[in-house]
Formats: sequence, structure tokens, C-alpha cells
Amino acid sequence: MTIAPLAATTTASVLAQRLREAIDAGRWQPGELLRQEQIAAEYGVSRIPVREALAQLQSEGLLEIAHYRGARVSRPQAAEIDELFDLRLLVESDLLTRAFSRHDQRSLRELTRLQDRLEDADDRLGWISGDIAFHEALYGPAERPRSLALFRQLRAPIDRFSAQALGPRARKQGWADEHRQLIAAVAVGDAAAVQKILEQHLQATRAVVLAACSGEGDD
Amino acid sequence: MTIAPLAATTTASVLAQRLREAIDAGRWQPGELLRQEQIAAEYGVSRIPVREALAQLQSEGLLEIAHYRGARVSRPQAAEIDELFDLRLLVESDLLTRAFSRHDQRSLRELTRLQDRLEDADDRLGWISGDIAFHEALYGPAERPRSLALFRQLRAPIDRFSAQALGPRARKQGWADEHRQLIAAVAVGDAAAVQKILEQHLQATRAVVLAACSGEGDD
DNA sequence: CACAGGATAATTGTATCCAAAAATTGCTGC
DNA sequence: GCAGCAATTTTTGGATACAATTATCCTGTG
Repeated sequence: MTIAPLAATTTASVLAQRLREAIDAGRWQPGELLRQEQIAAEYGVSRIPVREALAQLQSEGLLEIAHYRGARVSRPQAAEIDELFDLRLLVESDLLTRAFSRHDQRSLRELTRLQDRLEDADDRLGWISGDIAFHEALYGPAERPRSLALFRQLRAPIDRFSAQALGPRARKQGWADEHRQLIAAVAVGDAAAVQKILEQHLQATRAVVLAACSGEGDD
Repeated sequence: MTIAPLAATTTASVLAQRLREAIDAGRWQPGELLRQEQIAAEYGVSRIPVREALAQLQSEGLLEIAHYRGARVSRPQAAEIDELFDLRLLVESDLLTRAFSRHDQRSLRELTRLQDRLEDADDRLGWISGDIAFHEALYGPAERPRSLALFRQLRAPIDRFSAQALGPRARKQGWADEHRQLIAAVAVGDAAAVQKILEQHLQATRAVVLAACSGEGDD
């Protein structure tokens, strides 16, 4: 028998997740105002949980909220994106180093399964969430909850642009190839290769995201 | 004549700052519940800004909020503290490397001034905020706003225990010595020494904090 | 016609009130 | 005396109502 899923969830957190996806999907352009009343009406709730969700997204760096002046989608400068990728490199290298020797048959199969599912996803949001799941499984054996949370946090302001860049099929293929190479390198225990592939993966992503980011901010 | 300081501040953010200090000062023990009504009455506001402040402190890792069950001061496990220090080492080493060659006469004087003021502070909270100011000035020339924000974030759950550890005068002196050494090493341009001192500084702090953290959780 | 000034509207921040969930108390039966 | 259960109390989450601030529009003046 199954346990009821125990809805230990608040309206605000559900809203936050929905808004996160909506922002990644490009529903609001950078700089555009998110009206509390409008969002509240749309989801059939009052403004209180909306405000809490917006505050949450602000702390994640997706929004900028000015006193009495509303919340708008943040428009990160190229330098900021660059800095985020540098930090990702630091944190993810560390995570992967620690996870590397702890992977086993089961975790590698899980990685392959996640990658299969990822490549099956046809919409952009599915790719993004699948990519997050893949990397979390890749870093999971490190058993570093705080670093993993940081990984998610560092991605959040970036994924919006990654989703945009998923248009060309070539990029998807390159992305998938790198993931497969990562699995293979972990499987054969080649530590140096693992690090090198991860760095290439992140550098390639950085280039694409920077292009998407600077190509959009034109108003 | 002076311009009014433009209170671009919300009740919730002021509350959050006050509560942060109160937690660092040890007003609530780890695991202890923070009652919304009580805090609201104490500061003469309604529960709405109190809830927003609590949510903010949760996102900083100072509180754990359970659905319908209240907010309590988080009690980080030793492993988590350890992980936070590892991350601090990664981020702060990177920041200091980048800031290193950008320091000049003026910034070094500023560092000395901050350190003087720090050592004058007689209360624990003054030390903590002074220490934060010192490190921010030390990393400031790197011009890495995101990393600096991350530095603050990684400290937040730790400072509570640092404040406790400030009891023995010996620790204060050692702390101050390491700061002076850092300034000196930056001044003479000894990159290797700078990194080594920073690492010692953080490792020493880690040991003290771990002791304070594990010595307290005894209920 | 550009622009300053002020009334008006729109929007956010906070207080008050109600509903839902959890903790507590007290009763009942054994 | 105590385990189990139900009513009560307490506390949190959310909705509605009001206050404070900002944005908009209109008008008059140079």
C-alpha cells in the first residue's frame, strides 16, 4: 500500500516553482514587471503567497525587487554570467572529484537511464530539468548536500538562457555527447578525463549562454 | 543641509537584520521555536512582515521552517559545517587570488583601518560584523559581486558559532594576528604567503567553530 | 508646444480577520 | 493508574481590507 504523498507544501512554494518555470520558458522578458495582482488572479490565490514566492525568486537571483516599485526579471550582465560559470567550475569540479570514486554499477546505470530520458524530452523545460537531474545524479555520490544546493543556486539565473540556446539541434547533440563521455570516463575510472570533459562541457555552455544573454538584451 | 536617508527599506528586511543579530547573539538556542506572534508583538508590527523575515532567514540557512509547525534555529551537523568551510576555502581563495594584485596603497590603508576598528570592538556582534567588513574589503578589489555575496551566504550559518567562540581572549588575538599577516603579505606582494595564511585562518576558524557547534548540541 | 504642478489612479506594503493544521488538555473506559 | 480518543486551545497559512508610495494623466502657464 502507498503512503499519501503528505502535502507538506505551501502555496507559496508551489507558486515559486511555477513562476520559475514560466521565467525559464521566457514568459516575461528581462526587465519586465511581474504584477502581484495579475499573478494572484491567474493562479486563484491572494497576493500574500505571491509575494512570498517573488521574494523566494529574488533570493535565487531570478528577480530584482525594488521597494514599492515591483519585481522584474533580472537581466544579468555578461560579467555576472561569466562569474557564475567560474563559480560553477569551482563547485562542480570539487563535487565531481569527490563523487568520482564513489560511483558504482548501479549509479552508472542510473546516469545512463537519466541521459536516455533527457534525450527523449522534446520540450526545452524538460531538457533543463533533465539536465539538472543528470548532474545531480553525477554529483550525488559525493554526499555534499550544501554544495549540491549551491550547484542548483548557481544554475538558476543561467537556465533561462540555456533554454533559449536549445533551439539548434546541433547544440543538443553536443551536449548529449559530453554527458555520454562523462559517464564513460567515470566508468573506466579516468579522473583526469572526467575533469577535462566537465570543464569543456561548462565552457561550451558558457559560450552559448553568453551569446543568448547578450543577444537578447537589446531594448 | 542633509538629505533624509531615503528609507528604501521594508519592515521585513529590518526585522530580518534584527533577528539575524539576535540569533547570532544566541537569543534562541538551536532547535528553539520562534513564535510569529511573539516577535510581532515585540517589534510592534503585524505577523506579515515577520513571516517574510523568517522566510528570508530560512533561505539564508539560519532557520528551518516546517509547514504549520513553526520556525526554529537550525542546528547544523558537524559535517555540514565542515562542508561550508570547504566551500569557503574554494570561494575565498579564488576571491583573494583575484583581489591580490589589485590592492594598492589606499585599499591597504583601508584594511588597516578596518582592522584597528575591529580590534576596538568589545562586543561579539561588533567583532563579527567587523570581521565581515574586513574580509569584504580584502576581497573587494576582485570586483566579483556574486562571489562576494556567496561569501556572505556561506558565513551566515557559521557566524553564530564564531560569536560563541569569541569568549577566550587568546582566540581574538590569534584571529587579529592572522589578519595583520594577511595585510602584510598582500602589501609585499607575496602571493604564496597570502594563500597560506588565508588557509590557516580558515582552518583555525573551522576547528573553533566545530568545537562550539558540537559542544552546544547537548539537549 | 514644452514643461511644471497637482489631482487621480494603480500598485505595493502592512494590518486585521478567517480557515486549516497541529499541539494540548481533559475525559472515558478499562 | 493509564492508554486512547475527542474537544479545546494554540499557532500557522491565506484572504480580505486598509495605508503608504509611486506612476500616470490632466491642466495651466510660459
